[in-house]
Amino acid sequence: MTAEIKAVARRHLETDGANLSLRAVARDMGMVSSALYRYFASRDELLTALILDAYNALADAVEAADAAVGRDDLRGRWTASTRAVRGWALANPAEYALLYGSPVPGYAAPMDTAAAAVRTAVVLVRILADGFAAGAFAAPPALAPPALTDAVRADLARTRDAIAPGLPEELLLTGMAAWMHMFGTVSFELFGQLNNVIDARAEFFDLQMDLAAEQMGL
Amino acid sequence: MTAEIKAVARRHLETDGANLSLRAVARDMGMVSSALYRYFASRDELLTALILDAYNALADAVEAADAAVGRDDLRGRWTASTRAVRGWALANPAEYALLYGSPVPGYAAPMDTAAAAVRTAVVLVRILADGFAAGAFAAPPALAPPALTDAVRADLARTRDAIAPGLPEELLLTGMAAWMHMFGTVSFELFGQLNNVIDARAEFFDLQMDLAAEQMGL
DNA sequence: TGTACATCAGTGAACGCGCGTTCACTGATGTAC
DNA sequence: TGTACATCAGTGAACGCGCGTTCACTGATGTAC
Repeated sequence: MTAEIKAVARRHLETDGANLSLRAVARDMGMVSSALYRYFASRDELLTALILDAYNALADAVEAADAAVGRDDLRGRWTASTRAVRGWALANPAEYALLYGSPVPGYAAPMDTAAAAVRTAVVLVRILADGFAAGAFAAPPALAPPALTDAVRADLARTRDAIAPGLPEELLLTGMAAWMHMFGTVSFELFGQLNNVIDARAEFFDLQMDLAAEQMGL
Repeated sequence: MTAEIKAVARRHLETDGANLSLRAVARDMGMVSSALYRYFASRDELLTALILDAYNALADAVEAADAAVGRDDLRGRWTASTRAVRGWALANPAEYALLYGSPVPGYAAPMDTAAAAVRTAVVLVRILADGFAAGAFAAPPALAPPALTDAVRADLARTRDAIAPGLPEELLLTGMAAWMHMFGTVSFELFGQLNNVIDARAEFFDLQMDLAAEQMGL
């Protein structure tokens, strides 16, 4: 039942964006709006559930794409993972916007979404960690990473210790560069910044992700 | 008068995001809501004016930052320009979200915003073009750019011919990589993706932009 | 200098619609004896 | 097997609020003669 409500709500996200209306959802289900309160305590709680589901759906897609490639093929894993992110985003633009677009006014994301959000990032970090463990980065990377400041090093070390013990901070910095480059590219495409600029979207994305991979030394 | 309305509307954007309310704006101005129709034909028209202003304000900031650096100091110009983007975005988060965040549901951006949007991009392209004209990229760039497909090359050529005749498509591709890397980084910071991950935001941003500059060969 | 008129910024009421949330309730289903 | 009761999904009305837009209007200001 709650699953059906969420499914209908997801459809509404497509057209209404984050101004999701409980009454509209209830109407679509042939119910009276107050009936939804048996399943969700408030509109915000429904939104939170949708966000959590979306993070997990994205992570599922990315993990599956990564798992389908041989462990040693680091570049292949990166390509497959990033394509999975873009593919999921194109298939679920409203949910993508909910996760990576403008914050919803008046809505404060609860802490539990962070855990789901990190799953996707872990896929990339694991690629880097696997490569590092196998000595793939023994040769100096294509780009000399800039000198880290203490504060940034501390930030990165905190993340590193949580999800990829042993990984050098420099590698994490370039990993985040690739990461934000990717989300920047997907957001540009979805949010209309490539309109009238780039038409060959899929090929363009792949080229951008090749550049990102080079930069990481994958 | 329209300037005052827009100023009040901008304040409302901060709290309401894109669900800007004409009535609320009128209330804040001590007017009745219908009075606004003397100045704007509709809510959408007001939104469009705000978006146009925002694109131009951002472009003003970035152009000024770029102009304050010696023409030959390509890296310095890039650093200054990107810092200007981040600075403006932090100072005007709601307007930034309007431009580079999720599309406003039910609102279709008219064509005239594109011209204002391109001004900021031109600053970067000009840096690349100046460097290219001065032979700064005579040496092979740090990264070998991936082989372009015909479709992407055509897309890039179209843009190149419009704003930077003579620039090789490969350079434009890496330029766009840096561009999207930058907006990805700013959006991550503003939209909450760096919360509990990176605290040293300014330093982190500079490091990311250094990486982006390396990748372009600046 | 004084009157007649036009302009136009802003008013106030109304239309028709939306929303989230609460609350007492109906009525079917399942459980216990 | 049959009755009494509890559970609980869903109802319907209401509260109090919001919104964009239209329209006939008031009343001050400026202009022309």
